[in-house]
Amino acid sequence: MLDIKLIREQPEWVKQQLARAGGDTTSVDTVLALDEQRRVLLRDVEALKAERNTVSKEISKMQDAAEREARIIAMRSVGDRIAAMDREVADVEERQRLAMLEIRNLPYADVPDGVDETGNVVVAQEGEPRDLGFPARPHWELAEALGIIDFERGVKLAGTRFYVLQGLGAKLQRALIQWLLDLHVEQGYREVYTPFIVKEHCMWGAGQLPKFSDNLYRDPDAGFWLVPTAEVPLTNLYADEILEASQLPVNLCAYTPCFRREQMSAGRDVRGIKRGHQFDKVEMYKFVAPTTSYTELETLREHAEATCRLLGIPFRTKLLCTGDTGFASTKTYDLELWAPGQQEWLEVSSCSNVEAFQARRANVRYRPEPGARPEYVHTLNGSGLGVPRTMIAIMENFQQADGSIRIPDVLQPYMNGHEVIR
RNA sequence: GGAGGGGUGGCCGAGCGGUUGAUGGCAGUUGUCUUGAAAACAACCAGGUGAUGAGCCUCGUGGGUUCGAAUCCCACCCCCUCCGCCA
Repeated sequence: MLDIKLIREQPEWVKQQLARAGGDTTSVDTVLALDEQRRVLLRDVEALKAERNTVSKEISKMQDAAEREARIIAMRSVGDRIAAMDREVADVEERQRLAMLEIRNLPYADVPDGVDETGNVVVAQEGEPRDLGFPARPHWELAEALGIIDFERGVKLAGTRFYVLQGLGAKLQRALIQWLLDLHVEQGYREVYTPFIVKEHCMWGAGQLPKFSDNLYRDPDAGFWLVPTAEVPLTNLYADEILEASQLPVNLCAYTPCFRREQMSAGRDVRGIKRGHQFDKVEMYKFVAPTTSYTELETLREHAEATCRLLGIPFRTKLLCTGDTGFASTKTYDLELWAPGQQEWLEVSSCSNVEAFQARRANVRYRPEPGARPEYVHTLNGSGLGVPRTMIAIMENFQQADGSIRIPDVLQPYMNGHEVIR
């Protein structure tokens, strides 16, 4: 959610920034109109309430019964008018709130203009796609031949976009998760284990609702929602709390499964494990003081890049253009690992600064100085990393001519002595 | 699932229709005293809106009763205890 004061004071600039990101600007006018309406109503109803408060106090002190009775009768209609106007205010406020929730975040000044992913800019690359010396095979062929992924039985259990990992395939995934968490702890993050199911308000707080309802799994009877990313529980961890400045930055990392309906991507990426309804991810998350959030974004990006570097897989980093930057984000870097089997760069991490966009929704604040007014924190999130796609990159980059897969050095300590899957 | 108890400011905890947005304690900030610290004493110390003012709003949430609600009524949410069932 944007700052209503910013919209009030610089509506044209806000619209201009939204337009840069291809966002809808009509909501801004809706918000402004409702805001004006609300302020007029408030002025009137507050004057009435002030009168009621004053007179009520007078009544409590009156000795003369007749005079008192007369005053009470005179005040009767005031209460009704206040109640009616309060309902009107609540209605306007609710409509304003809903309009606010529809407005995406504004792109940061140095984000390049662009309409879609073709406008993204590669800002770093380490390693070159290498020649394996034999024709690279896609991971689904390798994994099936090695018996580490069972696609057919996954489909039998849960339908398309599900698979079963087994043997060293399952172990490799577990090793990867554990290594990622250990690495992030070393990088200064506190490991947390959260619920994978949350209440609806968490989805609003993290910005999944109202816009992305179609992509979420839920239990309507219980009011539960399955998390599409650890970002959701992590954002809400300090909801409605005021942190001390000395606590910041709060750096968290968490492993969670992620559940996504992928209705919008029907027919895309159906082969292999690139896009499932359930996938694992290790996420990094930061609560920081506003003035530091852009340097923290660079730190976050470095931490994510370190995972790729240590795995020994070629990767590149893209700065997303305005049109490809997500709804909640002001600035996003995507990290891509090279996958020789499919001859493509695979997005395995997205590192974003969302400034106060989520903090405002989830009401996460901090106190800049002892005794000072609380302010919203800035939050950042970055995958470190998405597990299945990293698995793809490992399988395809470390495949050998005989179809076996070498285990990356950093993961070997987590593989009980296994150096190769054959 | 059954029975009962409870949700008040950073924490604990009083108040149960009228100068109570809220007694008191702890924690915190500042000052006095002290070479310094501790102790003692004094002042300040919830959030939102708004201009760091006035006013208005907030005692789990939403309705209702009333001139007036933290206090009474209704619904919902959450927490705790005991019993049952289960990992």
